[in-house]
Amino acid sequence: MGRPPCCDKSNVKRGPWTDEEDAKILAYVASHGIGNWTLVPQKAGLNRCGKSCRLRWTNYLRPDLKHDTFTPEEEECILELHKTVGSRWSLIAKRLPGRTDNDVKNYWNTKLKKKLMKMGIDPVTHKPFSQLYTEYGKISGFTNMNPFLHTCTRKEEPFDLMSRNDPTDSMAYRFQVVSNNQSHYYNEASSSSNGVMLFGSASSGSCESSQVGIVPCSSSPFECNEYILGDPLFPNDNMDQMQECKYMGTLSNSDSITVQETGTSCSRGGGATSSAAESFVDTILAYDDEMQLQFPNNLDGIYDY
DNA sequence: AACGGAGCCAACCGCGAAGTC
DNA sequence: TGACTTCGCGGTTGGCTCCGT
Repeated sequence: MGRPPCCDKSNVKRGPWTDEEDAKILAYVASHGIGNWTLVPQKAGLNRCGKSCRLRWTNYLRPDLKHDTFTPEEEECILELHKTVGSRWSLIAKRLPGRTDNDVKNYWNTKLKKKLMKMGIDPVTHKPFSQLYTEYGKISGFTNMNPFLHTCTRKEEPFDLMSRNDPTDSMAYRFQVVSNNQSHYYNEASSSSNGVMLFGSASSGSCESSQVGIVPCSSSPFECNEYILGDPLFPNDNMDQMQECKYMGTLSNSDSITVQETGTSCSRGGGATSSAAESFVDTILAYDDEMQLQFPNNLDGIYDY
Protein backbone atom coordinates (compact mmCIF):
# COMPACT_ATOMS: atom_id res chain seq x y z
CA MET A 1 0.00 0.00 0.00
CA GLY A 2 1.43 3.33 -0.99
CA ARG A 3 1.24 6.58 0.80
CA PRO A 4 -2.08 8.38 0.29
CA PRO A 5 -1.85 11.55 -1.80
CA CYS A 6 -1.91 14.84 0.10
CA CYS A 7 -4.70 16.09 -2.14
CA ASP A 8 -6.77 15.09 -5.12
CA LYS A 9 -4.28 15.87 -7.83
CA SER A 10 -6.85 15.65 -10.59
CA ASN A 11 -8.81 18.52 -9.06
CA VAL A 12 -6.02 20.94 -8.18
CA LYS A 13 -4.44 23.47 -10.46
CA ARG A 14 -0.86 22.91 -11.46
CA GLY A 15 1.75 24.81 -13.38
CA PRO A 16 2.75 28.46 -13.22
CA TRP A 17 1.29 30.70 -10.55
CA THR A 18 -0.72 33.78 -11.38
CA ASP A 19 -0.37 37.14 -9.64
CA GLU A 20 -3.78 36.60 -8.11
CA GLU A 21 -2.75 33.31 -6.57
CA ASP A 22 0.46 34.84 -5.26
CA ALA A 23 -1.55 37.63 -3.69
CA LYS A 24 -3.80 35.14 -1.93
CA ILE A 25 -0.85 33.31 -0.40
CA LEU A 26 0.81 36.56 0.64
CA ALA A 27 -2.42 37.77 2.22
CA TYR A 28 -2.95 34.49 4.01
CA VAL A 29 0.59 34.35 5.40
CA ALA A 30 0.42 38.00 6.42
CA SER A 31 -2.68 37.40 8.52
CA HIS A 32 -2.15 33.82 9.73
CA GLY A 33 1.57 33.24 9.49
CA ILE A 34 3.12 29.98 8.34
CA GLY A 35 1.42 26.93 9.75
CA ASN A 36 -0.25 23.86 8.36
CA TRP A 37 0.32 24.07 4.62
CA THR A 38 -2.27 21.45 3.80
CA LEU A 39 -4.93 23.81 5.12
CA VAL A 40 -3.57 26.86 3.31
CA PRO A 41 -5.26 26.24 -0.07
CA GLN A 42 -8.62 25.81 1.61
CA LYS A 43 -8.27 28.81 3.90
CA ALA A 44 -6.67 31.05 1.31
CA GLY A 45 -9.18 30.12 -1.36
CA LEU A 46 -6.71 28.46 -3.67
CA ASN A 47 -7.27 25.45 -5.86
CA ARG A 48 -3.74 24.23 -5.28
CA CYS A 49 -2.02 21.43 -3.45
CA GLY A 50 -0.70 22.49 -0.04
CA LYS A 51 2.71 21.27 -0.97
CA SER A 52 2.64 23.43 -4.05
CA CYS A 53 1.70 26.44 -1.90
CA ARG A 54 4.59 25.80 0.46
CA LEU A 55 6.98 25.52 -2.44
CA ARG A 56 5.72 28.74 -4.00
CA TRP A 57 6.17 30.54 -0.71
CA THR A 58 9.59 29.19 0.19
CA ASN A 59 11.07 29.47 -3.28
CA TYR A 60 9.54 32.67 -4.54
CA LEU A 61 7.26 34.68 -2.29
CA ARG A 62 9.22 34.84 0.93
CA PRO A 63 9.96 38.52 1.56
CA ASP A 64 13.57 37.89 2.51
CA LEU A 65 14.46 36.33 -0.81
CA LYS A 66 16.85 37.89 -3.27
CA HIS A 67 15.77 37.70 -6.87
CA ASP A 68 18.84 39.18 -8.49
CA THR A 69 21.73 37.27 -9.98
CA PHE A 70 24.35 35.61 -7.84
CA THR A 71 27.33 37.73 -6.92
CA PRO A 72 30.91 36.52 -7.40
CA GLU A 73 31.15 36.21 -3.61
CA GLU A 74 28.09 33.99 -3.50
CA GLU A 75 29.46 31.97 -6.39
CA GLU A 76 32.72 31.50 -4.55
CA CYS A 77 30.81 30.44 -1.46
CA ILE A 78 28.76 27.87 -3.36
CA LEU A 79 31.87 26.40 -4.95
CA GLU A 80 33.61 26.14 -1.62
CA LEU A 81 30.63 24.61 0.14
CA HIS A 82 29.89 22.21 -2.69
CA LYS A 83 33.47 21.08 -2.59
CA THR A 84 32.89 20.24 1.03
CA VAL A 85 29.36 18.92 1.34
CA GLY A 86 28.45 17.99 -2.20
CA SER A 87 24.93 18.49 -3.41
CA ARG A 88 23.35 19.26 -0.07
CA TRP A 89 21.69 22.35 -1.45
CA SER A 90 19.74 23.24 1.62
CA LEU A 91 22.95 23.29 3.66
CA ILE A 92 24.59 25.53 1.11
CA ALA A 93 21.56 27.78 0.88
CA LYS A 94 21.56 28.28 4.64
CA ARG A 95 24.94 29.99 4.28
CA LEU A 96 23.60 32.33 1.62
CA PRO A 97 21.01 34.71 3.03
CA GLY A 98 18.14 35.30 0.66
CA ARG A 99 18.84 32.26 -1.46
CA THR A 100 16.85 29.05 -1.54
CA ASP A 101 18.09 25.55 -2.09
CA ASN A 102 16.30 25.59 -5.43
CA ASP A 103 18.12 28.78 -6.42
CA VAL A 104 21.47 27.31 -5.52
CA LYS A 105 20.73 24.02 -7.19
CA ASN A 106 19.63 25.70 -10.42
CA TYR A 107 22.60 28.02 -10.41
CA TRP A 108 24.93 25.12 -9.89
CA ASN A 109 23.37 22.98 -12.61
CA THR A 110 23.15 25.72 -15.20
CA LYS A 111 26.25 27.79 -14.56
CA LEU A 112 28.82 26.59 -12.08
CA LYS A 113 28.98 22.98 -13.16
CA LYS A 114 29.66 23.97 -16.75
CA LYS A 115 32.10 26.62 -15.68
CA LEU A 116 34.17 24.10 -13.73
CA MET A 117 34.12 21.61 -16.57
CA LYS A 118 35.34 24.24 -18.98
CA MET A 119 38.19 24.87 -16.59
CA GLY A 120 39.04 21.16 -16.66
CA ILE A 121 37.82 20.57 -13.15
CA ASP A 122 35.53 17.73 -12.22
CA PRO A 123 32.43 19.34 -10.68
CA VAL A 124 31.90 16.38 -8.39
CA THR A 125 35.33 16.09 -6.83
CA HIS A 126 36.57 19.62 -7.59
CA LYS A 127 39.81 18.10 -8.75
CA PRO A 128 41.42 18.56 -12.16
CA PHE A 129 40.44 15.79 -14.53
CA SER A 130 44.11 14.99 -15.08
CA GLN A 131 44.55 14.30 -11.39
CA LEU A 132 41.48 12.11 -11.35
CA TYR A 133 42.75 10.03 -14.23
CA THR A 134 46.00 9.52 -12.37
CA GLU A 135 44.21 8.47 -9.21
CA TYR A 136 41.83 6.33 -11.15
CA GLY A 137 44.73 4.52 -12.73
CA LYS A 138 46.20 3.78 -9.33
CA ILE A 139 43.10 1.87 -8.35
CA SER A 140 43.98 -0.88 -10.74
CA GLY A 141 41.28 -3.27 -11.77
CA PHE A 142 38.59 -0.84 -10.74
CA THR A 143 36.72 -1.07 -14.02
CA ASN A 144 37.22 -4.77 -14.46
CA MET A 145 35.65 -5.66 -11.21
CA ASN A 146 32.20 -6.87 -10.60
CA PRO A 147 30.16 -3.67 -10.76
CA PHE A 148 28.15 -4.87 -7.81
CA LEU A 149 31.08 -3.93 -5.63
CA HIS A 150 30.81 -0.32 -6.70
CA THR A 151 27.46 0.06 -5.16
CA CYS A 152 26.71 -2.75 -2.78
CA THR A 153 29.14 -1.70 -0.11
CA ARG A 154 27.72 1.73 0.39
CA LYS A 155 27.34 2.06 4.10
CA GLU A 156 24.20 3.97 4.83
CA GLU A 157 25.77 5.08 8.00
CA PRO A 158 26.14 8.81 8.03
CA PHE A 159 29.17 10.31 9.60
CA ASP A 160 29.82 13.82 10.56
CA LEU A 161 31.56 15.56 7.71
CA MET A 162 33.24 18.92 7.83
CA SER A 163 30.77 21.68 8.51
CA ARG A 164 33.29 23.85 10.19
CA ASN A 165 30.81 26.13 11.86
CA ASP A 166 28.05 23.77 12.78
CA PRO A 167 29.05 20.18 13.30
CA THR A 168 25.46 19.03 13.51
CA ASP A 169 24.17 20.10 10.17
CA SER A 170 26.14 18.03 7.79
CA MET A 171 26.21 14.37 7.00
CA ALA A 172 27.94 12.39 4.34
CA TYR A 173 28.52 8.81 3.49
CA ARG A 174 31.55 6.69 3.04
CA PHE A 175 32.02 3.85 0.66
CA GLN A 176 34.28 0.90 0.71
CA VAL A 177 35.54 -0.56 -2.52
CA VAL A 178 37.69 -3.62 -2.24
CA SER A 179 40.13 -3.59 -5.10
CA ASN A 180 42.86 -6.03 -6.00
CA ASN A 181 45.21 -5.37 -3.15
CA GLN A 182 43.59 -2.74 -1.03
CA SER A 183 40.40 -1.55 0.48
CA HIS A 184 39.65 1.97 -0.67
CA TYR A 185 37.42 4.30 1.23
CA TYR A 186 35.54 7.14 -0.38
CA ASN A 187 33.55 10.02 0.83
CA GLU A 188 30.48 10.49 -1.24
CA ALA A 189 30.31 13.89 -2.83
CA SER A 190 27.41 13.06 -5.03
CA SER A 191 25.86 10.35 -7.06
CA SER A 192 24.99 10.61 -10.67
CA SER A 193 21.48 10.30 -11.93
CA ASN A 194 22.12 7.02 -13.68
CA GLY A 195 22.91 5.27 -10.43
CA VAL A 196 26.64 5.15 -10.89
CA MET A 197 28.29 6.39 -7.76
CA LEU A 198 30.75 9.20 -8.05
CA PHE A 199 33.33 9.57 -5.41
CA GLY A 200 34.29 12.77 -3.80
CA SER A 201 37.67 11.74 -2.60
CA ALA A 202 39.59 8.75 -1.62
CA SER A 203 41.50 7.53 1.34
CA SER A 204 43.47 4.40 1.13
CA GLY A 205 43.04 1.65 3.63
CA SER A 206 46.49 0.31 3.12
CA CYS A 207 48.68 -0.27 6.09
CA GLU A 208 50.97 2.58 5.22
CA SER A 209 50.29 6.01 6.50
CA SER A 210 49.25 8.21 3.66
CA GLN A 211 48.32 11.78 2.95
CA VAL A 212 45.43 12.02 0.58
CA GLY A 213 43.53 14.91 -0.89
CA ILE A 214 40.08 14.71 0.55
CA VAL A 215 37.11 16.79 1.42
CA PRO A 216 37.66 18.11 4.90
CA CYS A 217 36.11 16.05 7.62
CA SER A 218 35.27 16.91 11.16
CA SER A 219 37.89 16.65 13.79
CA SER A 220 36.20 13.60 15.23
CA PRO A 221 38.26 10.58 14.32
CA PHE A 222 36.81 7.58 12.61
CA GLU A 223 37.87 4.03 12.12
CA CYS A 224 37.66 2.71 8.62
CA ASN A 225 37.25 -0.92 9.58
CA GLU A 226 33.99 -0.27 11.42
CA TYR A 227 32.23 -0.24 8.09
CA ILE A 228 33.37 -3.68 7.18
CA LEU A 229 32.54 -5.27 10.48
CA GLY A 230 28.85 -4.79 10.04
CA ASP A 231 28.74 -6.38 6.65
CA PRO A 232 26.74 -9.60 6.82
CA LEU A 233 28.43 -10.88 3.70
CA PHE A 234 31.87 -10.53 5.07
CA PRO A 235 33.23 -13.77 6.51
CA ASN A 236 33.94 -13.72 10.20
CA ASP A 237 37.55 -14.84 9.96
CA ASN A 238 38.30 -11.97 7.64
CA MET A 239 36.55 -9.62 9.97
CA ASP A 240 38.94 -10.59 12.69
CA GLN A 241 41.76 -9.86 10.36
CA MET A 242 40.35 -6.51 9.53
CA GLN A 243 39.84 -5.72 13.18
CA GLU A 244 43.52 -5.98 13.78
CA CYS A 245 44.20 -3.15 11.44
CA LYS A 246 42.88 0.16 12.64
CA TYR A 247 43.25 3.50 11.04
CA MET A 248 42.38 6.81 12.38
CA GLY A 249 41.43 9.74 10.25
CA THR A 250 41.97 13.22 11.55
CA LEU A 251 41.54 16.62 10.09
CA SER A 252 44.66 18.51 9.39
CA ASN A 253 44.90 22.28 9.10
CA SER A 254 44.58 22.24 5.36
CA ASP A 255 41.79 20.77 3.32
CA SER A 256 43.13 17.31 3.66
CA ILE A 257 42.84 14.43 5.96
CA THR A 258 45.61 12.31 7.37
CA VAL A 259 45.04 8.62 7.53
CA GLN A 260 47.37 6.95 9.90
CA GLU A 261 47.72 3.60 11.47
CA THR A 262 46.70 3.50 15.09
CA GLY A 263 46.47 -0.22 15.75
CA THR A 264 49.30 -1.96 17.49
CA SER A 265 49.24 -5.01 15.31
CA CYS A 266 48.77 -4.51 11.65
CA SER A 267 49.39 -7.95 10.27
CA ARG A 268 47.56 -7.36 7.04
CA GLY A 269 49.92 -7.14 4.14
CA GLY A 270 49.03 -6.91 0.48
CA GLY A 271 48.58 -10.65 0.25
CA ALA A 272 46.26 -10.83 3.19
CA THR A 273 44.15 -8.00 1.86
CA SER A 274 44.05 -9.58 -1.51
CA SER A 275 42.85 -12.77 0.01
CA ALA A 276 40.25 -10.90 2.01
CA ALA A 277 39.08 -9.14 -1.10
CA GLU A 278 38.89 -12.35 -3.05
CA SER A 279 36.95 -14.01 -0.28
CA PHE A 280 34.62 -11.10 -0.22
CA VAL A 281 34.03 -11.31 -3.96
CA ASP A 282 33.65 -15.04 -3.79
CA THR A 283 31.11 -14.71 -1.02
CA ILE A 284 29.04 -12.29 -3.03
CA LEU A 285 29.20 -14.40 -6.15
CA ALA A 286 28.29 -17.53 -4.22
CA TYR A 287 25.42 -15.68 -2.62
CA ASP A 288 24.35 -14.48 -6.03
CA ASP A 289 24.46 -18.00 -7.43
CA GLU A 290 22.31 -19.17 -4.59
CA MET A 291 19.79 -16.43 -5.30
CA GLN A 292 19.81 -17.35 -8.96
CA LEU A 293 18.94 -20.91 -8.09
CA GLN A 294 16.18 -19.89 -5.73
CA PHE A 295 14.63 -17.20 -7.93
CA PRO A 296 15.67 -18.00 -11.50
CA ASN A 297 12.84 -16.09 -13.08
CA ASN A 298 13.15 -12.98 -10.97
CA LEU A 299 16.88 -12.54 -11.37
CA ASP A 300 17.30 -13.56 -14.95
CA GLY A 301 19.22 -10.90 -16.78
CA ILE A 302 18.97 -8.29 -14.08
CA TYR A 303 22.42 -8.78 -12.65
CA ASP A 304 24.11 -9.57 -15.87
CA TYR A 305 27.70 -8.82 -15.06
C1' DA B 1 9.42 34.50 -40.68
C1' DA B 2 9.91 29.85 -39.19
C1' DC B 3 12.21 26.36 -37.02
C1' DG B 4 15.12 23.90 -33.80
C1' DG B 5 18.38 23.57 -30.15
C1' DA B 6 20.31 25.33 -25.86
C1' DG B 7 19.86 27.61 -21.62
C1' DC B 8 17.34 28.62 -17.82
C1' DC B 9 14.29 28.27 -13.89
C1' DA B 10 9.84 27.43 -11.65
C1' DA B 11 7.42 23.65 -10.37
C1' DC B 12 6.72 18.84 -9.57
C1' DC B 13 7.77 14.15 -7.72
C1' DG B 14 9.00 10.74 -4.54
C1' DC B 15 11.26 9.66 -0.55
C1' DG B 16 12.80 9.81 4.28
C1' DA B 17 12.61 12.35 8.59
C1' DA B 18 10.07 14.42 12.03
C1' DG B 19 5.95 15.24 14.38
C1' DT B 20 1.40 13.91 16.23
C1' DC B 21 -2.10 11.12 18.06
C1' DT C 1 4.49 1.54 19.95
C1' DG C 2 2.80 2.04 15.61
C1' DA C 3 -0.04 4.26 12.25
C1' DC C 4 -0.76 8.34 10.11
C1' DT C 5 0.30 13.13 8.67
C1' DT C 6 3.20 16.86 7.50
C1' DC C 7 7.51 18.80 6.27
C1' DG C 8 11.88 19.25 3.93
C1' DC C 9 15.04 17.69 0.72
C1' DG C 10 17.37 16.44 -3.70
C1' DG C 11 16.53 15.02 -8.31
C1' DT C 12 13.95 15.71 -12.37
C1' DT C 13 10.85 17.76 -15.69
C1' DG C 14 8.11 21.09 -18.44
C1' DG C 15 7.82 25.07 -20.64
C1' DC C 16 9.38 29.62 -21.63
C1' DT C 17 12.96 32.62 -23.78
C1' DC C 18 16.81 33.47 -26.51
C1' DC C 19 19.68 32.81 -30.33
C1' DG C 20 21.53 30.91 -34.50
C1' DT C 21 20.38 29.09 -38.99
